[in-house]
Amino acid sequence: MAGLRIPRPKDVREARAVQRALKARLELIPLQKRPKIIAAADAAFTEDKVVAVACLFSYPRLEFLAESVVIEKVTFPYISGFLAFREGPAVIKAIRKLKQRPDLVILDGQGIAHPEGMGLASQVGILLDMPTIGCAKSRLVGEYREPGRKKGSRSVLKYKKRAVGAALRTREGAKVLLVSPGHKTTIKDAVRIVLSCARGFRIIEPVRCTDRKTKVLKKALERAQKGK
DNA sequence: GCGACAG
DNA sequence: ATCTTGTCGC
Repeated sequence: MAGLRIPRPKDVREARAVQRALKARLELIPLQKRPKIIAAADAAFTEDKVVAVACLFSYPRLEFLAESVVIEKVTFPYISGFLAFREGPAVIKAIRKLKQRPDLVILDGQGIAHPEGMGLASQVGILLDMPTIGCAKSRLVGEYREPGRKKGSRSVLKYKKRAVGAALRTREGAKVLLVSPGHKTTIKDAVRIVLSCARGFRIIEPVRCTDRKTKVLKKALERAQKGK
């Protein structure tokens, strides 16, 4: 109940079949317990490798607690709608490697706001059987009306007449963030959690911190290979 | 055929 | 995501 095998489709056709099969396991239910420990996971890329980092934070204080790193060869190209097959594997391994299992994981990408309702956050959540939330910097699918300029303003993100997430202002005057439930969470959970993680920047603290680490490691890796 | 298109 | 210098605004 904490680990399905990581799918490794060889092409888009197989990947789409995986997305459709995983949909049967998707659960959009309210977060069961109030999170005490949350995690954020992200990845950076070099010519042929992916550097994934997962970080643990106390919640709601957001004190950094621990991190885990996974570096491996990339096995899938970036194709819009199939991001989970490019960075998902390494990100999942990094989360599994954490010394403690978080109550919730935030990912840099979409949850159900996806053509097949199976974005990065949803896929990672199902494969790990953990509550997840998608926190993307731009839209993949759906329509929304621009929210007010103030922090906390939001509007519903609709796709095919269905509410799949929200366009949320995490900083006054800044571009919105597109949040959507991944697995075992709801749109309300996603908005509440993401907004509570906003600390003066558009990108929420857990994701910002993890993204920085990912880039530092990537540069170190490139320097190491070059001087070799 | 044209435009859209997470990271 | 990655490449890549300076520059506009608070």
